[in-house]
Amino acid sequence: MRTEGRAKRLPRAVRERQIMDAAVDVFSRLGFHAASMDEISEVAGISKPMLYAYLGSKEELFATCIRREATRMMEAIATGVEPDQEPDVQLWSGLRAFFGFVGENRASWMVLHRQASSQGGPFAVELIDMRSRAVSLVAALLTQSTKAPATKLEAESLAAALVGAGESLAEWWLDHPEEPAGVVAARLMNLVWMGFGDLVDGNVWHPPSRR
Amino acid sequence: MRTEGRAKRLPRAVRERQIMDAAVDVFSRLGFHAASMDEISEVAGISKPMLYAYLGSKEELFATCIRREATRMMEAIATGVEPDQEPDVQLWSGLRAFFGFVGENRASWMVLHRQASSQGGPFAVELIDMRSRAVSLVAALLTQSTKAPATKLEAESLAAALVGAGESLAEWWLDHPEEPAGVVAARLMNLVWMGFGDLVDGNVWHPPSRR
DNA sequence: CCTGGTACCTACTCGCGAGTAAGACTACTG
DNA sequence: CAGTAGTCTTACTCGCGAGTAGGTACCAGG
Repeated sequence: MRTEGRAKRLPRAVRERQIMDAAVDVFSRLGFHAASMDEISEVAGISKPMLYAYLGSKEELFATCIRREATRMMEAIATGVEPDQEPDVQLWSGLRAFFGFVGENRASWMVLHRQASSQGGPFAVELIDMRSRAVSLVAALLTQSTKAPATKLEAESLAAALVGAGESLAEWWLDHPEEPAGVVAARLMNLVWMGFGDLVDGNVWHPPSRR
Repeated sequence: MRTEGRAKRLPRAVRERQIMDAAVDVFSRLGFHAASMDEISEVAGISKPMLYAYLGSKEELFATCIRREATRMMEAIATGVEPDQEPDVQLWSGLRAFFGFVGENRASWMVLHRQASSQGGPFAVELIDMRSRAVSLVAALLTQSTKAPATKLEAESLAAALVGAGESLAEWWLDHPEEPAGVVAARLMNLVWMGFGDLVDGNVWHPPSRR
C-alpha cells in the first residue's frame, strides 16, 4: 500500500515484473477504464512517473499485460496437450490444461477474458489473435478427424462455439470455486463430445484408462 | 447529428424512446465508459439536460437500456419456444429464436453481452439475472429429460456451457454476417445434441419433419 | 571527493466528461 | 390574453485521472 516514503532501489527488470503483476491485479478487479494509473502505482509500491518511465502509457501497459498473460496461457495449454493421440484424448488434455490454468490464475483470466474482449481498441487485437489461434487449433483437430469433411466455415463456427463454451464454463466456475478443475473439464468434455442426446440416455464419455 | 438549433417539441414518451435507441446505439459502439452523455444527446437529437431530466444519471440510463433490451430478447425467445414438445425440439426452437433475435438486433446484443457483462457495477445484475433465467431454463430442461438425474450443480454447469456456446457463436456470427441464422442455429444444435463424437462419425441431428 | 547516470520522488498542468443552474420557447386552458 | 405546465436550451461548475516538469537520493568509476 506504499505508506512508506521511498521505495527500495531495485534493478529495472524486477520493478517491471512487480508493476506488471500489480497492473494485472488492478485491471482484473476494476477493468481497464475504472483502473487508474495512481492505483496501479500504489499497488506496485512505487510512484506514477515510474510507470510511464518503464511501461509507457496506460494503453501500452494494458496491451503488455494482455500479451504476457495470453502467452502464459497458450504455453500452459500447449504444454498440457498430447499430440499424436486420438482426437478425443487431445481434446481432453487440452481442456484439462485450460481449466488448470484458469484455476490457478484467476486474475490473469479475468484480464484476458472480461477486460480485453470488451475494449474495442487496439488491445483486443492481441486477444482476438490468441483466441483465433485456439479456434484454429480446434477447427484443425475437427477437420482432420471428421470422416465427412465439413466446410471451413462449419468447422470454424463449431470451434468458436466450443471455445465459447469453455470460456463461459470458466466464468461460471469463478462463482463455484469449490468444484475441482478436473470435474469441470470432464463436464465440458462430455457435453461437446457426447452431446445432450447421449447424456440424456445415460451414455457418458470417460478417459481411456492408462498407466 | 443535431446541427439544427432547437429540437421539435415532442411528447415525453416519444422522446424517451428516441433517447433509449440512441443510447443503445452509442453504448454498443463505444462501451459504457467511452460513451459520453454528450454524444448520446447528439445522436438522440436533443440537448444533455434532457437526458438527465428524463432518464436520470448515466448509470441509470445504462441500466434502463439493459433492462429494456434484455426483456425484448427474453420475450422473443419465450415466444419462439415450443413447450410440451420433446426436449430436442424445445432446444431447437429456442436456439432458432435466439439467433433470430440477435440477427435482427446486433446493437442490442452487443450492449447486452459485451458491455453489461464487463461492467462489474450494479448493471450486471440485470444481465446476470436474465442469464441465470436462461441457464435455469436449460438446466430444468436437462434435469427433466435425463434418465439418470444428475446433480443440480452438474445440470447448471452444463447449462452454463451451453448458454456460453450460444453467446460465443453469436459473437462469431457478428464477424460472418453472411451466414443465415438458421444455419448457425443448426450447427450449435448439432454440437450440443449430437456431440463431436457423433459428428465425427457423420451422424447429424435434423429437425423432425412436421407440417 | 567529484561526476555522471539511473532509480525514484513531489507537485503540478490540463482536458474531458458528468452533472446543474437558470432561463427561454411552445402550447394548452380558462 | 394571462397563467401554468411541460419541453428544451445555453452556458456554466467541478472533480478525476492521464501525463509531465523538475527535482532528490543512491550508487558507480575516476
